[in-house]
Amino acid sequence: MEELPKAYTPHEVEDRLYKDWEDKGYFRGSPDPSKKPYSIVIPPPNITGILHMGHALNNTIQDILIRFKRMQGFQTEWMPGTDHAGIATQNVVERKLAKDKVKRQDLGREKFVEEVWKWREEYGSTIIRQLKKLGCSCDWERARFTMDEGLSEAVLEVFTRLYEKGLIYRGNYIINWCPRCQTALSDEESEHRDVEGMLYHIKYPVKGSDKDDFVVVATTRPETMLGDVAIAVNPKDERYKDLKGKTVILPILDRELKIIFDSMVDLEFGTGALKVTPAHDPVDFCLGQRYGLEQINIMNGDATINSAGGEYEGMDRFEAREAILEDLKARGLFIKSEPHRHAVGHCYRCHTMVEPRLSPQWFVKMKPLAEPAIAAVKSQEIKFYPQRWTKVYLDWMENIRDWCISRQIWWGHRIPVYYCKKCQSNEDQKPGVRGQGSENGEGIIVSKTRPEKCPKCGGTDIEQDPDVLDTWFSSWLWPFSTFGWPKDTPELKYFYPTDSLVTAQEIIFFWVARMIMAGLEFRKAIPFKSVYIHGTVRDITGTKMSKSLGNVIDPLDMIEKYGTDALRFSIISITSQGQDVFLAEGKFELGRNFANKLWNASRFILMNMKPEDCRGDLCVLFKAVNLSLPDRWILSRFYSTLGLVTKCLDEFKFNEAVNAIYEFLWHEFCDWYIEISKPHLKETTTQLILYKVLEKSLRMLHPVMPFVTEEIWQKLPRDKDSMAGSIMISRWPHIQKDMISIKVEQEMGKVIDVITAIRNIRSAWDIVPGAQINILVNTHDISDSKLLGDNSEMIKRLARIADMKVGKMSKPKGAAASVIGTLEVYVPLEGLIDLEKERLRLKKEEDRVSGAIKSMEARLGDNNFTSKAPKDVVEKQRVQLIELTLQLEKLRANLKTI
RNA sequence: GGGCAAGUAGCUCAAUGGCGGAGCAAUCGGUUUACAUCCGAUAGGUUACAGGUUCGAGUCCUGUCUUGCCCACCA
Repeated sequence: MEELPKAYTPHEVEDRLYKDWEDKGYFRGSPDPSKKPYSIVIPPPNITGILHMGHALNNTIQDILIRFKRMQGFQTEWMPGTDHAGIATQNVVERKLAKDKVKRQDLGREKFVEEVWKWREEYGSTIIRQLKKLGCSCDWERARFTMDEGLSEAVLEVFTRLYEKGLIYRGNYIINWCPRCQTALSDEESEHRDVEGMLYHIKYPVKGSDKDDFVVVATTRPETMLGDVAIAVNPKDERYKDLKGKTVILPILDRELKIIFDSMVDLEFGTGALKVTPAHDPVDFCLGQRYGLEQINIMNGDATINSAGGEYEGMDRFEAREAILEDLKARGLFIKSEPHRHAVGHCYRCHTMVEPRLSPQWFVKMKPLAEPAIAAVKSQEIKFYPQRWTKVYLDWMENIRDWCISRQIWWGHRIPVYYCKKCQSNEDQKPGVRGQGSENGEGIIVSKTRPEKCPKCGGTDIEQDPDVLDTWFSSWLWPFSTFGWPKDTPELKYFYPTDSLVTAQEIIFFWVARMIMAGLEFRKAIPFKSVYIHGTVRDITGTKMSKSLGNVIDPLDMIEKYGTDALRFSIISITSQGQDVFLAEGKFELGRNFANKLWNASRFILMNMKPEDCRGDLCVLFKAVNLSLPDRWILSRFYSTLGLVTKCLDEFKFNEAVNAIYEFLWHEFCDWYIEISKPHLKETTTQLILYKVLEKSLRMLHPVMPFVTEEIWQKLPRDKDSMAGSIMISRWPHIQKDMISIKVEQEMGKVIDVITAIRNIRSAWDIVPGAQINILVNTHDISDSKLLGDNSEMIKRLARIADMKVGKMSKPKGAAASVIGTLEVYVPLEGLIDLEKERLRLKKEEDRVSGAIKSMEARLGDNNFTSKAPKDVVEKQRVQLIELTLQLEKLRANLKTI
């Protein structure tokens, strides 16, 4: 047989095998009515993305599922693609232009968008190449991009349908505004972070009273007082009873402010008096609506003060805050400031503090969409794994708020809304700028294509809304838009609904929830059946990995250093279901060592086999030949493991699956079976079993470690024509239940215990592993005699035995002893052992056993236990007690004869 | 303020309510027919704390403490 190199070298094989798989079209999924479909859509990475550990974990899991299902005979489709990532990408390109001192405004919209496309051509597929390095078996020929033609068509279709249904509206509300990106954000895009702020107490003089009569308001954002139109107090508040019918004077601007009495005001907080700024705070906005107050917007898009701010015009919001505080102090209207910790929204893209700001935007009415999406999860039509995310999802869905979908940037799907200027002539209109239009749809034309003229007045002075849609407005359609919707394609029919969605908790609201709503609204069917939420990858101290903290472990570095399979194996192995992953570089050694172990075991088997030895049939062999205990044992262990692994993969318990394979291959197959087989290597039976178990194990491991398994598998002698051209399209091994035997596993367990006991004695008495010793085994029943007699050869080998006697016998003088259940192992070592030490060794064991007996006797003596515990538990205890008592007797006898 | 998760060996994590295990690190000993990316052995524990349920609790319940995360209009 061909000899393998001494160590597995991933780099030589990975790119070669990947290219081969791709060239042969193994990743391709096409509708095939003769097979059941299994599909996954990738969470599309941003085109600005570079592969990080989160991606590595996320995509490894998906690849495991897809490869597993492909081998199980499903027609699989893993739909890949990328997201245009509106704000993120625009920021990247703007930063690039800034290096040449160019602003996007200098280029103009059209040129700038061209620049972004160019950038995308050049860098947008970096992450795709990296996913290939990770071994992902995506159907790359179908790869989609959220801005490509088909998906853009889907966006237009959805926008117009929702508008016609009355679920999209334009409105002037308080939204989260990022002054750096200069765009509106959705509530989800504004991340709350605790900030050490200040609460400032400011006097607002009461009109017409003497100087000492004033109301003290408390605020964290004093600069917004420029937009104050009222102050509000709770009607129950005794402190402010006298204010009825009065007004106060806004300091500095000297505007007269109403006093509102509303129960919305918290008596406990601050001074109990609230300044009302309807254009810059959601609560104030609400009050403003309720009492018909004026809305004064005091800021420009970049958070500088506008003309409404009088002398502060042009100052940045924080500059203005300081200036206003100074002026208040000068006028004696400032009382105090106190530290105040509170949560403040930050832009999820650039982390700038968000400014709540009144602004006309487009919204999606979410309640009607949420209802069926809630029902689908409540009815378990869609299941979350781990289950606890169900509650998180439902809580959010049941309190859902309307979705602000317009963004004041250039990169994205332009909103398919046109304004007829003539129809809008009565409105506040500034061409091309926010502010025109109205909620009742006056002058608004929603159309997939640019209308020639206004359908209402025939006017041709028509302008498209300058805004683009939120990035997630295209990604929420991903599970069906990628398959060709709105066209009714065969792929859509066959692969939709998809099966599993694998993602991180961060995007449950952004993406998962919205996909469910979109799927039900536009396809009248759920987008996927299972949602598997995996943990976040953190560093070893538990902090989230991020570039700015410098604690990232780059998956590509790890691939370079340890190999792709090692990366995949290790990260899966240490990720228990849905829990966060704590990563340190050393963890990848686990996978690398395992790949190497497998490689060497294969190398050993191939070195020792003849090609014709692989031709037999395992089932025939199993029935026809009286196999030895280790043979029957390894087959039983293999099929038990296969059963467990299959079950775990179906239940998204990836680490359990992976650890079961590891345990089996390394500690059972290599450490015991191969070692035991070494004297029998020339025998056909042994060779066939070694070969078959290896070959099937490779298939069982392939979804997790695709490269090393393929590389070895390719080097195996072909046993039948049925062995496909690649392990990745071979069949998942069939579970032979009749080969699983608990009795066999127990018997072998006893043999292993005997060998371990002998090793233990050798180690305790410093007998060098090479030196051979004599062993006497005192057995009391025939089955034990048979068990050890038949297999003495393997014990001989593994325990370095010169001579072994089994039967009824007594202990020779000066022997070390060990008691395993009912049998005793003696190692005659007269003169070599320290008798006092041996006594201590046995005494320790005696203490352990007698302790166990005591507690067991106590339990069995307790009427409560024997009457209330299940019968089988009690019976088990009784049997154990008898065994332990026998063992104790023997231990004591041995102690006496030292 | 509400919710979720976690707290077990030095570290990272396992353990259908039935004698608390593994990997790494440590200690000792090896190189046998693949593998030093190896093999064998050893040691290491008041399961965060306090109660409760139960014949029996790391596991279930209540409370406390610590940590992490998510959500939230106390300005």
